[in-house]
Amino acid sequence: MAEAVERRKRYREQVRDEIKQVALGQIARDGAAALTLTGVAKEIGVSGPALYKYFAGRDDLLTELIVDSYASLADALDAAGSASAEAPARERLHAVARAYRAWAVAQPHRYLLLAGTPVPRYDAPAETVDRARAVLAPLLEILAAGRSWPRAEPLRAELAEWIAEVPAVADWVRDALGPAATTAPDVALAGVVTAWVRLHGVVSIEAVGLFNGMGLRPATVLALEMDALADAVGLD
Amino acid sequence: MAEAVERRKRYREQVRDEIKQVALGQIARDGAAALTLTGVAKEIGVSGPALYKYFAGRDDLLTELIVDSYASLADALDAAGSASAEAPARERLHAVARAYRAWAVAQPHRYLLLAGTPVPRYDAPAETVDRARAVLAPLLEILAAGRSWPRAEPLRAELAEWIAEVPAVADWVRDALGPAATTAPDVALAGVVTAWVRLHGVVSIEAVGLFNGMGLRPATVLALEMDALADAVGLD
DNA sequence: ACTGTTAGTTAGGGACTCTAACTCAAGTTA
DNA sequence: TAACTTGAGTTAGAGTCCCTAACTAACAGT
Repeated sequence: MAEAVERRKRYREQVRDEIKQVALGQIARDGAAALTLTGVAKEIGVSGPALYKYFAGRDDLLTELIVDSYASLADALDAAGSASAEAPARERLHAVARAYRAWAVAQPHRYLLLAGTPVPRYDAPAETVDRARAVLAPLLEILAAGRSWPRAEPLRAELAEWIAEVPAVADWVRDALGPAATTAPDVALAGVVTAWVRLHGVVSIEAVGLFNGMGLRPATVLALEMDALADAVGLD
Repeated sequence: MAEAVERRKRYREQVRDEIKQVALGQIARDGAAALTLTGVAKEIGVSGPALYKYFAGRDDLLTELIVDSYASLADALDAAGSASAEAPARERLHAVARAYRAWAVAQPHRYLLLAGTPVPRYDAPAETVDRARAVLAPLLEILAAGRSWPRAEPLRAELAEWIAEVPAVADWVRDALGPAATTAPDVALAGVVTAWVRLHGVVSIEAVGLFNGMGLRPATVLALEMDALADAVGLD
């Protein structure tokens, strides 16, 4: 009785996973814009309309792929942050940066799904914004060990205002920093924004292949960028 | 005789321009992956196959759009560099950075055509690599006024090797720096790479819309990043 | 045996892209 | 003036593709 229903559910989940996996493969080959349920069905070896029992449509599938990817990236950074919990802040920053890059380089199309050219005719649901924010939480904790520096003053001021005006952000920062916050939220946030911009700068260039044929290792550039940031905010 | 041929040539060029303009509009709406000659023809109000007299195919059109865009961006940066030729190096760096961002923000789809997710099933011809390099020439001249700094040492070393191994790069650097080169090419190049990575970091995030809903002005972040770089390399 | 649910199929409408072959106008040359 | 050439543009057609609608098969439970 209930066992049969359970088995069905399991099978359903299994098929959904297969669909998502094949879809990712197609995205890697043909780009996210070309994703269609029928196309996935053909590759799976089943007739087109069958998949509409599993996903309402292309947008539905795409949304789930994006949400999954955010979760996966967040996990990777979280793991790096936790594993280095006892290390000096500078080393932790490097660890998280390496994890960010490693995740992106291992599956560039997935990274570009999150941070690349937006898919035309597709409106990401609002929940993805929160997911994106959650990814950066480990950085927030690490950069809370830093201080502000003169050049960052304008950015810090803007972020202070943002925190003051948007309660959701204030909550998020407070949670991520923990109760015994030694650094002001706006200062930590300024560091996070800078780190994120630099991470994305290096990683996205590598992901789209623009470093190809330039005699440099992206990891070198990334390490340099993170060290420069650590110097600026005074991480040990 | 020759006049008629001239008139035809002019008309042809005019039509090609119209095609390119409409194509850019479609790219902005539907993404580069969805670009087709037939689609452009429909919008122009002419029957599909007509356009095949002007472009061999979609890839041909796309290549020309990309080459044009590189040239346009290069012009913009060049102009900013020239206009500030007498200013201190730090101010020149800011000027070029502002020009870079302004160009990209005014037409994000065009920026993403150059530096966004690559178009699937499209192989950019080799010449685009040189075009891309040319864009950064103004930065090279400006950052030649800087020195190396300890954190950049690994990157500098890698670039020195690259310069030594690839004559084309060496030539390019020498040309851009001018004959009276006070700074070593590898040092200047390390600064350029860093500047480029940061420029792209800020600008691409803005172009894909990831800054939306974050209480900060991209220009503030960009200025901070450039100032931090100027500090590191010791620009006045 | 009967009912309800779920997975899957076939059929069909609608749209699109590009190749091939043809028309038409204009200019050139004999 | 008549024939030839060149280039722009059109229509016709083959090949794809996606998704909706309606139907069939299998299965579990009453």
